[in-house]
Amino acid sequence: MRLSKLNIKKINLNDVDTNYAGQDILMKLGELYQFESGIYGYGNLWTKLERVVETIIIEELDKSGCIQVEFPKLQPKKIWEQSNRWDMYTKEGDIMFTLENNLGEYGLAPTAEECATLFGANRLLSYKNLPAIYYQIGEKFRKEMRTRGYLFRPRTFVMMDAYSFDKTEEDMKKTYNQMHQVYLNIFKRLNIPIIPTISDNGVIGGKVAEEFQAITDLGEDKILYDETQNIGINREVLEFENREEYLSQLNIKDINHLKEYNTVELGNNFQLGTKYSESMKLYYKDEKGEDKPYYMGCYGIGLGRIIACIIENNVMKEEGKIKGFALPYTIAPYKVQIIYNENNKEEGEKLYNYLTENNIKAIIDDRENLSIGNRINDVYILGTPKMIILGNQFDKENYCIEDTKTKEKKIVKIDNILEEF
RNA sequence: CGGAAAGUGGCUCAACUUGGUAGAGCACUACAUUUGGGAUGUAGGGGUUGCAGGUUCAAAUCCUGUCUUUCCGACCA
Repeated sequence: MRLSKLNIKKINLNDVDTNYAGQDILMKLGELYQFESGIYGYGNLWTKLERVVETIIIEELDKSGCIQVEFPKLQPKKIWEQSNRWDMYTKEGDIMFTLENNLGEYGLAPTAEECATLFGANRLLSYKNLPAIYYQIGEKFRKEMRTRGYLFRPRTFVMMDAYSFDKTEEDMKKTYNQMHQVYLNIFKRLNIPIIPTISDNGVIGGKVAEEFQAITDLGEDKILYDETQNIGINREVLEFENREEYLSQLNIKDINHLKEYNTVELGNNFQLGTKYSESMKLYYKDEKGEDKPYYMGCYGIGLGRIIACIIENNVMKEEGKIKGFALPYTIAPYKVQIIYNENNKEEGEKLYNYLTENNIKAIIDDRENLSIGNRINDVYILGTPKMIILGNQFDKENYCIEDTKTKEKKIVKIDNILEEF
């Protein structure tokens, strides 16, 4: 990518919002744009990062046998009436954006249980078709009463949502546990420290559900973490009357030695049981040819929150002042930024072409009339994990690759440069 | 939805208390010098102060209404 084409704005780091520095830098660059409270446009960096995150999620889901599909964002009122959720989402809860025209009434997808159940039941006619898991990645719309923290709680956001279909409650639990493991794999690859947290009602009857809480200073929740079992407890649970019962079922005896973390919820899984199958009257045929309801589960991951979390968790400061951020190498959409001075322009272009031809995603700073120092500092603004500077110290032979975060430098010859990426 | 704060060039803010033709830094444009960790000089462009109404000879400033944004809380598949 050519920096001359990106047209980022010059920014003053002293003006940056210290609470959400990473996202505010992107706002000031013009790489994030707020249309109104909770509604954003995404620039190249965010979009490319989203593709990276998406790819990791898709790979892990596909590996475990999930099937990628896509449901409409514009959902007819009648399917929400079929599950008796229209009033719940438009009146009692007021969660769904709705629109009405001469064709009828619609809701903008806040989630997709209705779509998934209809879609699944249309083809999962027999017990022989089960289990099955469908997932999609796309924009969701919710009338959040209060937006917060830029892309941490907006009104439109990108989410992965998966829906599983099983024959029995036992099978549903197996699928649920399988997805638990898939989620752990995903967050591991994303380099995000995650705490699986059983929801308050998860253990004591009711809906079984768990949250995947990422450790971050900006978190909305406070989680006590039991490392030996790898489970978390939401602080708010401790206020409840049945806390002892809850803790004993989680096999936690002493909460005093558990470490507390600020976290933000990135994923949320639920055992739905037969709720949607029954309410929408959609069934499969069992071995005896009788109608049986599907045991379903649903699983969500917020991509926007993941990206916000990655960016904010990697903000860099120097002497208390915000310097920018540096993305982890494995998830950075652009791996290296090439900087040159006038004398080395040709060498810079050659290097850029060489890396690009070998499928290494690079940024070349081909803007005019900027000092080397300016260009180096812009590496921090864009979060590129490595940089190669072709300045006065460049001898046309030894390329110095610098790690943006650690500032470690490594000298390599052009013949060996591909091995560094 | 309850509570609080803020709206003034692209950004961050000043002027408001005590009404008198809107100012700074950064950014932007041009030229020159600079070019290894956010340079310098000179010249220049850009705002009728969120919107509407009222008071007044005169409103960014006082009054009323309204819209928007942010923060705290409640809510949160």
